[in-house]
Amino acid sequence: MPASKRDQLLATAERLFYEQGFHATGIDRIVAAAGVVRMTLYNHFASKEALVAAVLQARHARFIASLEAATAKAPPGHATEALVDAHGRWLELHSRHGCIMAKAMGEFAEHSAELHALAAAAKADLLARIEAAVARDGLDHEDGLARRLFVVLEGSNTTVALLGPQTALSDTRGVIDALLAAVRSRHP
Amino acid sequence: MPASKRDQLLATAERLFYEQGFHATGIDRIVAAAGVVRMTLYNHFASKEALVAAVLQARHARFIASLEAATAKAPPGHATEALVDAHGRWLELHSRHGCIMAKAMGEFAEHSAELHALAAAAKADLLARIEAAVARDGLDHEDGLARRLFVVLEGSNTTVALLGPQTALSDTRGVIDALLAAVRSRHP
DNA sequence: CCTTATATAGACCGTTCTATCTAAATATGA
DNA sequence: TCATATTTAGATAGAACGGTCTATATAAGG
Repeated sequence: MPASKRDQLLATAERLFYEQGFHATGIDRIVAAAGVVRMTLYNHFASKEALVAAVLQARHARFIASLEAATAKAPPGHATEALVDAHGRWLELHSRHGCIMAKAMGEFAEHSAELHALAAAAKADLLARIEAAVARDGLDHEDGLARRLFVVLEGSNTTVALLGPQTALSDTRGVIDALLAAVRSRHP
Repeated sequence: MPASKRDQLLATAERLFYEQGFHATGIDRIVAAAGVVRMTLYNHFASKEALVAAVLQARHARFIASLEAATAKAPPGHATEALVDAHGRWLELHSRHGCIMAKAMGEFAEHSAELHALAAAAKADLLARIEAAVARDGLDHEDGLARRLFVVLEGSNTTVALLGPQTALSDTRGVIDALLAAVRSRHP
């Protein structure tokens, strides 16, 4: 079956928002690219802001699902590495031009408290997943390790857009390895 | 002497662009906030795009100057650490809501090749300064160290906006220390 | 003093923006 | 078949957008 108009709109809006920015992408361009008329959009979403919120939520749900799938099947003691690898794969496949949540925070910080909070919550959720993986691996004796991993993954995200996935992910892996090696040498 | 109208415009535009985003900040709001009339802006800048370019260049020049000042007076072998510290001070003082260059890349990627290139060049310049500091400290035998430091500083930038400067800079320092310690243990 | 540059005030242009409305067409399902 | 949603087409609203124009005023420097 063909995708519903609503799904077409979500997918098209996500692509345009991500590539062109939120404020720079008008309703008319979205509906035209989705092959739909403007009233169809307003039939499914109350406003542009509601559409942005739906786009961010859908994308975050997919992102988290791909992380969870990877850590769930990781061998004991390797959840953290599995999460880092899954994060890298996501960047390579779906986030080669920077993080859509970071973009949303930048554009809506003083413009929509709801959207800014939504994007910030997505980032907080990622940090929570890192903390869970670290705890699963029994590494949570190391205070702040999850936050340090978070800093690196955030840097990885923006660096992919600058140096390409090959270089960025390899460098990211180098930093992560140094972090984990330091922890393991302190708690052998 | 009071700041020139041009400088008022640059400072006001930088603040508004940084806080509200580029596309979301209109010419009228800039001139109103700067206490100036619209034609004064167009007398000094050919277009909004030219104004954005001038803002980015001026900000980058200030950023680089503060890094250079710190590394120049660093004791031998400590240029890298001095650069990292100076970077952290910049974030704390002037970049608490994310990186303006990252925002510009996100908003202009498919909208202005010139502005996108300008912001990307600023990022490349930062990487070059890191490479220079690493070389000055005689650490450039470690392949990719500068790029790894770059990844961490990029992550630091976005994390400051999420967790606050105190936590973010402390975590950043933790990652940097692990990286440098690993290098020094391999080349004592 | 007089010239030249800079700034002001404000009208104006065409375009785009988000959002709403109505009326006709098209599916969908009972 | 008939009733109910959904989608389409297109007009319309009011505001904001970037940018230009003219005419007036205000400094600053020779």
